[in-house]
This record gives sequence, C-alpha cells and structure tokens, in this order.
Amino acid sequence: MAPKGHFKFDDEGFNDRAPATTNINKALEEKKEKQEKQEKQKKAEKFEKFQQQTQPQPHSPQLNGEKSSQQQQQQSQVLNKKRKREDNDRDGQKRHQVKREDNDREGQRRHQGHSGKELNGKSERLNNNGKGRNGSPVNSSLKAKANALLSKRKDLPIWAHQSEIRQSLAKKNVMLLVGETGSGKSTQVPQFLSTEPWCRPQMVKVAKDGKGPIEDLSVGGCIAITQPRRVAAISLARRVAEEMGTPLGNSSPASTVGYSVRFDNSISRNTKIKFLTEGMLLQEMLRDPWLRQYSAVVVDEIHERGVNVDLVAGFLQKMVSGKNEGRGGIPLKVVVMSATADMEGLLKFFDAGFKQPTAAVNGKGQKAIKKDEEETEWSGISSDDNKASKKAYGTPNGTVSKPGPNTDSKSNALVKKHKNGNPEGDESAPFTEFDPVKFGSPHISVCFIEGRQFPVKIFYTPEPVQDFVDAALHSIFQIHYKEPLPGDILVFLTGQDTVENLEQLVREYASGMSPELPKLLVLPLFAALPQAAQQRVFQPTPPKTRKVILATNIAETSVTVSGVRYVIDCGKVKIKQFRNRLGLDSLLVKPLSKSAAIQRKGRAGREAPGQCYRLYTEKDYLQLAQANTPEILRCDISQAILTMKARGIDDIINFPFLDRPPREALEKALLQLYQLGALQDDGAISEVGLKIAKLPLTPSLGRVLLAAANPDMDCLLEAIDIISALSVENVFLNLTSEEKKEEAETARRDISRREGDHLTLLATVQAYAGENSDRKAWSERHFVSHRAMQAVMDVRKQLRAQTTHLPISADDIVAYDSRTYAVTPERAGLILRCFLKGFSHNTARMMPDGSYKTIIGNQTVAIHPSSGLFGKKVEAIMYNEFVFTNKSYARGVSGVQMDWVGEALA
DNA sequence: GAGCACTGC
Repeated sequence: MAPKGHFKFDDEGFNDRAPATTNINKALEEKKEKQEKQEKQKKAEKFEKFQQQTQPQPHSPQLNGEKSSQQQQQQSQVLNKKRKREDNDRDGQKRHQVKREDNDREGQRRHQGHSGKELNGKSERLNNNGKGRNGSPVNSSLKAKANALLSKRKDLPIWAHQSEIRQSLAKKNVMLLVGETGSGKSTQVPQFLSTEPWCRPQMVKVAKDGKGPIEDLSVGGCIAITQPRRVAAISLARRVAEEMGTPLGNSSPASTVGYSVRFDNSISRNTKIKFLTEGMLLQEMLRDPWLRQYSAVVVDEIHERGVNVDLVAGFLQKMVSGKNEGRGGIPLKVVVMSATADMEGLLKFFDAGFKQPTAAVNGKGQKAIKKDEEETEWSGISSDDNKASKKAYGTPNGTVSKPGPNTDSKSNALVKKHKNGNPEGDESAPFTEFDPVKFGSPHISVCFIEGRQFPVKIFYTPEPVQDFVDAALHSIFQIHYKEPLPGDILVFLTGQDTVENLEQLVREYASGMSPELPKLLVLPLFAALPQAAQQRVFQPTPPKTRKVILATNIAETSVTVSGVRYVIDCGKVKIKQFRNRLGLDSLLVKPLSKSAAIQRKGRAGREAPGQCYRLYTEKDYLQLAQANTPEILRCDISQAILTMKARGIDDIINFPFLDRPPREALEKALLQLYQLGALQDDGAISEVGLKIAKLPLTPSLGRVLLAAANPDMDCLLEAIDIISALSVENVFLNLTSEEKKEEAETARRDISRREGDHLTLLATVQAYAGENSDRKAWSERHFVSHRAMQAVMDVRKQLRAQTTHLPISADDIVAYDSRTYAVTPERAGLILRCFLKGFSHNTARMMPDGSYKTIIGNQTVAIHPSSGLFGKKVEAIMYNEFVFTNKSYARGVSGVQMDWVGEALA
C-alpha cells in the first residue's frame, strides 16, 4: 500500500506554483524568459512526439559488444543525435559515451567503465598506450572523424558567438563567459582561440629571472584550460582532440591537444591546447610565474570555487593588470568561464586589478566575512593562539597583522556583495543590478551563452519538513504511483547513514506494493561504496522497473546517471568546516545553497522534461545563501598560504582574494607555518618552507618528510610509505558485520602494529609492495582496498621521484624494497619522532579517567573507532587528523612518549 | 563505536 498521511505537497500532493526556470543566468532570464518558455514548450512537445515515434529502437550495430546496447543509453544517444545536442559538458554521461567510442575504436583502455567516477580511479594512467599511430591512414581517419563532428559543433549554442568571442579577446585581455551546461564552452572556446593571431609564439628579449642577463625567449603559443577535476581535464582533452582531428597528448609528436593532471602528463612538443587541473597550473606557476608558454589561460568552472582556483584567480588578476615584464610585454589573455558564477563580482574583481594594481581588495573586506566565523562556542584555546601569533609577528610591523591602510570602500562593497550574493535572488528574480553594458570595463568583456536544458518543474512542501528521510520516502512513492515510466528517481541525501536508512525503508514499503505496479530498484550511491556496487547505478533499468538512486552529493557534480527525470532534494548537505581556533575539521549537515539546489534540480532535465521535489518550503528556498561557501573560507589554508609565499607573495594581506579568509584563519595558518619552520621570524619563507611548498603534501606531512630525510633520522623511505597511505582515504575496508570484523582482525594480524596506525600503515604498504604475484588477491585477503592501495603506490612513486635531491640513492631504494624484516621497536620510535616534527600540535595525553586531552588547548578528544588504538590506553597519542562529527575524534593515531612530544614542542 | 565531495612538479 502507498504510504500516506502526514507528508504531502500542496494541492493534492503537488504544488507547482513555482515553475522552473532553467536558465541560471538572471540577466538573460529577464530578457528572454517569455521567449524561452515558448521555446522550451515547443522543444518538450517535439520531444514527446519524437519519443513516441522512436520508442522501440533497434540496437545499433556499430556499438555492439559494449553496453551501448542498453536501451536507455541508446535512447538518449539517438535523442541527442536527433536533437543535435552534442553534449559538451564534462560530466559522466558524456565521458562514458566518449570513452566507449574509444573502446570500440581502439580497445586499448583497461578498467572499462561507465561512470565518470570510475575514471576517477587509477584507470586514466594507462590511457596513452596507443602510441605511434600517427601514420597517414590514421591521420586521415582522424580528420574524417573531425569533419563528421563539425556539424555537431556548429549546432552548439556557443557556435553563434564565435566571432563575438574572437573579437572581444582581440580587443580586451580579459573575458568573462557565462555558459550553462550544454553550451559547449569548455570544448569550443579553446578551439576558437587557438587560431587567433595573438596565440602564436613570439620571441622576446627578457631577463629570465627578472634580473639576470637579457635572453631571447619564446612567449605564448599555447592555451591552458583549467578544470576542477582530473577526469574532466582528460575527457575534455580527448574530445577536443577528436574534434580537431589530432592525436591526443603524447601519443604522437604531431599532437596539438594534451592534458596534464597529477600522475598523468600527456603533452607533446606541439601541444597548443592543454587541459589541466587547477592544482597543476599552480604548480606550473611556481616554476614559471610568468606562464611564458601560454598565450591564454581559460579558467573553467570557476563557480566551484576550490582553494586552488581562488589562488589561480588571484595570481591571474595580478598578472593581467601588470606590465608583463617577464613576458617581454606580451599580455596573457584570461577567460573566466562559469555556469552560475556571480559575474558582477568577478567583473569587479578583475577590474579592481586594473584600477589598483598593487592592492586590489584590501584588508578591511574581512569585516564582511568575519561574522561567518561562528566560533564563540569554541573559545577554549583561542586566546593562547592569538597571543602566540602576535608574539611571532608583532602587530605594527609584521607581515601578517598589518591592516590595509588604503581602504577602498568600493572594494569593500565588492567583497560584501560577492559574499552575500544577490540577497533576494530566487531563480526567476531579475538580476537587477547587473548590466554588462553599464558594468563594461575597458579591459574586460562579458559574454553570455544560453544553455540547453529541458524544463524542470519544481515542487515545494507547504510546511517545513521535520524528517527528510521520511519525507523523501513519501515523495518517492507519490512519484512512483503518479508518474508513468520511463523516468528514474534521484534522491539527494546527506551521507551514508541517511542513504542506508532510506534504502531500507523504501525496500520495506516496496515489498507491500501492488504487483501490478512497476517494480522499484533501489540503488545507493556514495563515495565509500565499493566500486562494483557503484556500477549498478549505471546499468540499464530492467523492463517495468523504476530505478531509485539514493545518493550523496557525489551525484551533484561528479557522477551523472542517465534516465533520471525526477529529483528529490532534501535541502541539506554535509560539509567540512575548519575551525581555526581548534585546528579541527567539523563535518556538519547544513542547508545547501541556491546554486547547489539549482544544480540538483538540473539533474532531472538532462534528457527530457523533469520534475524536482524540494523537501523544504519555497520560503526556505528564498532564504538560502546564493552560492556555496568557497572552500578557502572553510578549510585550513596553511598550504595555500605556503604556496603563495613560495610564489613570491610576501604580503598576504594585500593579495587579491576572490573571498578573503578571516584574519584569524590567516594568523592561524601563518603561525602553524612558522612553528613548522617553513617561515622565518620576519614572515618570509625559509629554505625548509620552499622545499615543503614543492611537495604535493600538507605542510605538516611535508615537514615530516624533510625530518625523515635528515641523516640523524634516516627513515625517509619508511616515512614516504606512511605519508602515501595517509594521503589516501580508507586503505582499510569498512566492515559492517561483527563476523567480518573479527575475520579481518585475524587476517590483518601480520600487518597490525601495536604502536598504532602509522606503523600499521607502514607494514601494510611494505607488505603490499613486496607482494609480487597477485596484489589484488593480497588486498582481498587482508580486507584492504586494492583501489586505495594503487593510489598509495602512485603517491609513493611520485614522492620518491620528488625527493631524489634528498639523501637517498637508487641503491637505498633497491635495498629498502627487497628487505623482508619487520621494523624494530627502536626504529618505530624513530619514525614516530619524525612525525612529531610535523604533528606536535596534534597530540593528546591520557587523563586519569582514561580519556584524552589535547596537549595544546586541553580539549577532550576520543580515538576514532577506525583506529587500531581504539579502546586502548597509552601515555600519549599523536594523530593525523582531528575531526568533529558526533564528537571530537582523532584519526590516524599512534602512541607516543611524553618526552618525545616535549622534544618536538621545544 | 564510525565514514560529504574534490585535488597536487
């Protein structure tokens, strides 16, 4: 029977007083709302008609073998073709489609899969195997394929803007481009620009490092496009290579399109278009602050606002408004692209650089943000920290505490505006203040591209919902009873616990359903789910069945599931927030932002008109924050600060932040870097700091690595093994049943160490690396994640390669890798003391009652149940992470001696 | 007695 009663939407179930507007850009929306509505209706009608005509589709012969015979995918494929909507966004749907074509053509990639997420494993490492195929037959077939793709490209919404984009960038060096999903911006903009006259390499005479002798250097010729995720960088590069008829990356010296992501660099001498992750561009900036190989940098998906993209934006803002001395005066073109970003804020941000080249946004902007730091209840250790910080840097002349003297009210307003967004802006509200013409800048052009999305109808609950799991349950069955097939349901929940609760409830209710109704196939989806279980989501829906996917935020950006027409949005999201005063990460359930709500809603309208059920009231929706809090405002920024220092930014206070971290966060980060020895007394970066900044590690772990390389300690290879394991999540599998846990305990006996998690990880990595016959079987025997261990080995390899300047030789490595004896207790102590060099602040001592209190701050902390030391009592502990969920937990824990801690703190 | 999502020469 259908669940009924206490939960329902307005008007006999559903309330549709808030019709969907799928166009996110409000400026466009205002102008085009009517026109679009009509268009969309037409489109929808057309689609319905088409769907009726094409319902039973024969299987496509060219795509046999692969899962392409799956009805659903094929349907969407045919649909795409018919509608000439070549998908150009970078999510899973397209990825697996593109990838599948690769497989059919070349059959050379392993780890075949259908989700973008799966690509996100280690599989992309091996994608350059089809080398040496640049003979003329292949080239001509590449060209033929590119020609075939051209007509699809011409149908993209962005194609009509081609000359506008070219002309704008010929005149102005900065362009802001808003384009919705499906507009084609990520694939087409680089191609438009790569043939422009300004994109050719030029020889200039310039002093290479700013001071030395004048040299002839080449500047420009290449375009960089940044992406927040590795999969996106790789799949976009592959797609653009196909469209241009060129081999991809390092498969041929003739290749003009490549990519660069961690563990996988695929470029050639002739690369003109290079997709890379934001972090990768930052690393390139450390090596060449002037980015001399590039004529242009395209920052894509800036609205996601990871820490790295904020730093990239700051560096670029300084660069475009500077004199380009290091580039022989040749300007760098910058294109900033986004689906939803606050373009007004971005325009002002870049414009401020031109107006005030040295201090675009200054210190006072903090005020607007500071209220976000709701840390009053955490006042425990703050005063100590503040004192220490002031002592280290001094208020009047320190690099740190200097308040911005030349406060500019405009830029304050910018910070404030940017922070708060459009306060009353609901999706359909006109973005009243923004007018590209009015805000036009002599340096910056703005371009809006319409997207392609089906309309999605929004329903709100009439009353606030107490229990969203219960509400979601009712919504699922309301949809299932009311709406015809096909049309799968995607439910956004907060975490594994809510997913599993709801999963059980839906199964219970479904078992009592009338047998005449279509069946429900309930599928959970969250990051910690084993790979095989995640894959079930991408398998075709069986006949007379409706899929119900219960997902965390993983489905918001990382993974696209086809077939979804109904989205249920619980209105909450679990986010990590760093508490500066405690050095503690909190994982909390919070209301999501409007742009995230819009993103979730959009998942229903990718293949057909859809519906979105919001488990909150319209009033609550209107009160949501406009955008997600940028990561830089809610994470430990010590690594970001160190990157800036290493890049030559000494005056952190006057750095042009897109959103300025509160002073407290800056001080905390600077203090921590100072305590690690990465900064000198005057706040300048030290030798140690420079070395740490070049490592792909947090400053703490980088410090450990340097300590271990010290001849007195001499345990670098051991430290690298542990650090590699610590930088990968969940080496050990999550075990649910008691039996499994006991079984695992026995199986892991040979790799468990009583000293704690660090040495257990060391033993695990050593044993895994020493297993030469079948590592997968070894992992299964030990209840260890093989996927995680592959990632560990990647990091380990990278760290070994990066530390060759440190005192280890190839012989040392051979000797280390061939040894079989266990680490002695003495050596274990030595290793832990190295870790204390980076983690002295993450220590706690046992109290007489058996609880632990942090040595700095005297906070109660419990050992996380995932730790091998859980339930054990030792004199003192050192831990890798301090996390608050239900209470404060230490994760990655080892026992240490108090005198070691004293030695490290001294 | 517990696990949002990404990412790095």
